[in-house]
Amino acid sequence: MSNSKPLTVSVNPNIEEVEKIVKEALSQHKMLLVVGNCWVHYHGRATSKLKPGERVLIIKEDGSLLVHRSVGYEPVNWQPPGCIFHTRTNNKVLEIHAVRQKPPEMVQVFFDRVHMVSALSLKDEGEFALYASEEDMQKAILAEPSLLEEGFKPISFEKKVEPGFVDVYGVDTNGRLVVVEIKRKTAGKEAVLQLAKYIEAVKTRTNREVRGILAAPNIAKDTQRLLETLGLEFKALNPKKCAEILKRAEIRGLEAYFGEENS
Amino acid sequence: MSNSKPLTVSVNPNIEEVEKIVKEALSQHKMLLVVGNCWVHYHGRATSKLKPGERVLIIKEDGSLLVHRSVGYEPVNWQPPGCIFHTRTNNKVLEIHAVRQKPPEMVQVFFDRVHMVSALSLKDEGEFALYASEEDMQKAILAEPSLLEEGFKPISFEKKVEPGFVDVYGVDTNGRLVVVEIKRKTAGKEAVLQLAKYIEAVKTRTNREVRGILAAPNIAKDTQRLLETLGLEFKALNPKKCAEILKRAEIRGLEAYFGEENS
DNA sequence: AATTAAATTTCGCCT
DNA sequence: AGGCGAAGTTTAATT
Repeated sequence: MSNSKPLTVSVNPNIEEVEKIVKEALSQHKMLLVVGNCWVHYHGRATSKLKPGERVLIIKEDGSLLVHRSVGYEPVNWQPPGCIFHTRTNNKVLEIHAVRQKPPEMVQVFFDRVHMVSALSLKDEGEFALYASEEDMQKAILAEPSLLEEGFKPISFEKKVEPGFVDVYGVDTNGRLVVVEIKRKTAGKEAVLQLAKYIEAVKTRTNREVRGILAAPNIAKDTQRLLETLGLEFKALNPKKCAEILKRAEIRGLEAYFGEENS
Repeated sequence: MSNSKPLTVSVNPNIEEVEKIVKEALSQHKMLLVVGNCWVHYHGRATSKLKPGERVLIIKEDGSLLVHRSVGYEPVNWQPPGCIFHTRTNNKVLEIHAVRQKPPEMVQVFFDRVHMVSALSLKDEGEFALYASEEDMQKAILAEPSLLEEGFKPISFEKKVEPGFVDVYGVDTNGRLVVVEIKRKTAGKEAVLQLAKYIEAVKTRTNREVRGILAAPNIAKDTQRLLETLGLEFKALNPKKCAEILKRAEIRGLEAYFGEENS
């Protein structure tokens, strides 16, 4: 469905106009910005009162609410996603109530003067990637194999093995084959099973002993058990450290060996 | 100091216009709202990339920066207060760089389309108070009597005494009767006089020595003198700490003792 | 300035 | 759904 205008703005509206825009935005789950003079009450896990002043109110499509002052990283008052909203005008004061069930808590915002109100339909499918990507972690190991373990020598990466591609493939200090599976986040059992699958494939293919190492920032407790049961190993690999290594490596001209990076 | 317009708004501005407004707002340390299509890079304690999409950028007077998506309590990218900003337009793309020194980190926001930009001068002196209610403070003392003093044993609360109700009533480590008056905010002389009134009532009723303790976050200087003159005592009691105590106590099932019926 | 502890923490993942 | 641990945590208090 095609959204209407991506943005409506009203400057110095009267309270009735604000109420209309707010109600419409909430009913359509649009994002909402309100700038004006307000006071705020909160009751729930704690209790707070914020006396009148000019702030920015943000209500998001997922039912979260933020009241931001002119300073500070954190909102002075807020409500996490999943709120139910009620609005009404009482004695020329616009009240916006945001109620959450679990835990039971409520934020009440009162506006007696609004400088600007805006309803937004933001199109945002852009991916957010934190730290280094999995690809970057792979590159980091190739650039600095000791990240995995002392004496490790990578042979290839993204090597095709029957069911798919092995992240990194190499030999350890004793000459044994090593298959490495990399995860950017906490490794779950699917990562372990994937690694085991590759191990089996390489074993049957080479008829040699093969070590399997799961490299990730951390691993779940029960996943750890599964890993040990299958005779595999875990190596903690900090994506942040990988990013640093990679940056240094790039400076030293690693690009010449492993190709360009898109920007 | 310039107390110019509290708010300037431009809808669907071209990039040059945005750059002008942004630069002026930053130089005057005004708050800034930018709604538009952007992508974001972060380098510092970690590294991140946010691919293009429509978001809300907020830059505050203290040099903090927030990039908010249409969902989620937390900003997808941010920079804490104290940043230094640089802006420029490059190939029809507006770049806003926010740099912090300790720790060294940088956020780069790139806009290729802006729906709305607004510079704000928010007047906000309103006090923010986070606290427990007087009733909660009372419950906290009952749950954790050592909050008042070591060895204190509460006997009852909201006990009816001639002129009204005593907040908390108990005995100290020496077996002396103690009457407690609780105030949520700075105690004034009316609190002291109220306490003295109850003390007299209990004294005449029991014909015993009675201590009076005024529990509040703090007490005014001259009220302190009055208190001492009347032979009463003051105990600093932080409402926030009470709220914490109470929350822990509730978790441990205190409600079974004090929640429904009196004991 | 550095360290510690709290937060209406939020958020994600696992049981 | 509840519990545990991490976070680019931030923020306030303390040494």
